[in-house]
Amino acid sequence: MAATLSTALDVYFTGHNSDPKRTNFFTKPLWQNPNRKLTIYCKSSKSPPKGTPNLEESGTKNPSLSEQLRPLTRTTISNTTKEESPLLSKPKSIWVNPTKPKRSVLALQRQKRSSYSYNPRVRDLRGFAYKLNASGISEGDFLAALEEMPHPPTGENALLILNSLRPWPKTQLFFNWIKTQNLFPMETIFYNVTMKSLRFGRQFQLVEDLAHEMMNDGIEMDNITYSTIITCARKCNLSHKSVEWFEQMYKTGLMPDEVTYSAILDVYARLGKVEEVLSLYERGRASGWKPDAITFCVLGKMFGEAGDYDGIRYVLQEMKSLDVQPNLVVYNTLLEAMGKAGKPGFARSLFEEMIESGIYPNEKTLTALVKIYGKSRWAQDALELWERMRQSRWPMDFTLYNTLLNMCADLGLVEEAERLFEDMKQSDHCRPDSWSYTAMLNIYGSGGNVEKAMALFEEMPELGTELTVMGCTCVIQCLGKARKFDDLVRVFGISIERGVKSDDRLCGCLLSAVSLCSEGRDENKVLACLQQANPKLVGFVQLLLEERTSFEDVKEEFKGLISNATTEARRPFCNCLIDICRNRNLREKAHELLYLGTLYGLYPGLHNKTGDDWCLDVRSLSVGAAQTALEEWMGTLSRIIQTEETLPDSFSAQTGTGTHKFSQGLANSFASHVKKLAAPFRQSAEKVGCFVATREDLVSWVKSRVPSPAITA
DNA sequence: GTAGGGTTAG
Repeated sequence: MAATLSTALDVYFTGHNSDPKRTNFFTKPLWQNPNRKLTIYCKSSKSPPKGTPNLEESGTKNPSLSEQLRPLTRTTISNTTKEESPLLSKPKSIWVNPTKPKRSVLALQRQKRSSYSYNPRVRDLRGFAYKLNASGISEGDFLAALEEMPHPPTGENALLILNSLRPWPKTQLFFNWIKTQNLFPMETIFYNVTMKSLRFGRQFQLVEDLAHEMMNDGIEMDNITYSTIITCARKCNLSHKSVEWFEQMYKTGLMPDEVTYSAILDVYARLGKVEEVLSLYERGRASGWKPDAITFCVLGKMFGEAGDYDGIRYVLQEMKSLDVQPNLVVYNTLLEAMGKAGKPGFARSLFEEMIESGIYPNEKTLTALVKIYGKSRWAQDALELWERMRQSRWPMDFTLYNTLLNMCADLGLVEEAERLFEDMKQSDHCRPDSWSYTAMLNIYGSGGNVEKAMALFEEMPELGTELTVMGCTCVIQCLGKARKFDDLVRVFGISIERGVKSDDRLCGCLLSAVSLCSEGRDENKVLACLQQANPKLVGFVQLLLEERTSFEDVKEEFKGLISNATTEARRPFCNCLIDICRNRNLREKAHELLYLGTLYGLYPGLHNKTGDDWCLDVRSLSVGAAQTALEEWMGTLSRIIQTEETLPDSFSAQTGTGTHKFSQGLANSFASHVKKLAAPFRQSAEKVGCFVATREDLVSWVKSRVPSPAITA
């Protein structure tokens, strides 16, 4: 197969420029580009059925879309940055050169389904299919039962049965049986129905086998066939296959209709290929296509995943200008997207707009909104919404209940969560499940309520609720902070017995517990747990604690350790390791680790310099790491002061405000460390969570204490 | 699940 659409577009959009930023085809639509030369798209004059690939000719007479677009790869398009919002400055999509009509990329008429007259045998046949669906029936019994079909297996009757069979192995058996009976020609619809059933079972290989069979037997593949293949591949995480078959369709001379087209847009959207999606979208629009709500869902979801607020606004604007009314699914998708783009206020207005337009929210709508308010710490809005949900008797399901519990965890609403959890226990349909227990363990764990967390931990197996690794992590963290190391070891052992597979986050919590242990028995017990979960991490701790370990050894091992850890776990690992060193008075090693962490990008934005202010931002650091960073900073500053380089007017250190109810209070420990060093930082009156010092105070402090081992470390 | 496309939980 020729270059795929994605490779062609990759070249096109990146061109000679390696900058992957968004190109500005919105400000200058492709079809207004004078350099544009699209290969004339031509249908094969010969007559294999439309849609059936002719393997010898494919790629020559009917160019794929990527081949049509290939000349564009030579076009230079300037880049714009995201901040310029090219989406919003997009002019109307008007074809300006009528002498060279633009080649269409999709058929404007949706494929018509064949209409069938009412089959009076429908009840009998369905009933027969349901019997075949009964579980436990063997292949032999199944085939034997087919002899007792209540009506003769005409095409119409067979189709009705085929449509009612599930799961896929039965559909497949029946499909193969009708083929061997040879009673009527196998039309496209039989393949389409069978493929759909296979798709439910995520059997892409079987779907593809059927597609090849159609090609070999000269059976027409239509838009329904292709869209089923494309979505099946996508659902099986085989997006390259989706793209291949989409390309294949163009080569056979079959134009995608809007369903197939939006299916492929979804494939690209899920691959995060925003530029390709927008190019296809614009090409479709230029062909006279009026996208429907489903297409806008695809676009909205894509922009949400990218956290692209401008993109979401673009979708809303396009719907408005095309007079497409958003439906419930569109609203749900856009709400979710607004959350991902970090726009709780816009999500709130969109929700109100939806209600005003007369659309009732469903569970998914409310789940999206509750999640947004929780994550944004919008307690008042969250509680008001919750009250409104109760009063309006809006629908609830498991996900919504559990999202409400997670919202309570985010906002520190312990009593509300307990009430809700009790409601769930009393309910008929939404008894607390593994997610609910995990949420409650999170609430008790992060709130330091050891007794209640342990009670739930004990209760779970009695009710047959599965313990998740996250639930286990919450309990371990809670016990570590409470310094109940014997219980911690017991909980770890039980969790592993209960089938919890430890991950990097759990290891991070164990490592954090190690940092809280005093040297000796407790430490050894916790390290023994960690040894089971991640022996390399234990090896590294031991290396650190050995006196004679050189910086080079630490550096080498640290690199291996960090590159094996998941991205989210890397900084916590480094923070805990620094804490462990500081607790053992291995201050130099703590500084080495902070240096290495910075070197490997674990602390981006730690230092921020503007002309009149130098700022140390320790908000993502542990207590020990923050102290180390402060010392390091003071050391650097004293060297700068001694060499009499230019300094700003003020210095500041950000510890954060600790808005979260359960946060550790980094500010307090930072304040006491500043005091210990007698450094001239004061809590800022205007900015909470910010410590400030003037240049004069800092310079005189540095001069008064030089030389000091602490600041030259 | 009515031959094909879109939305909820660390």
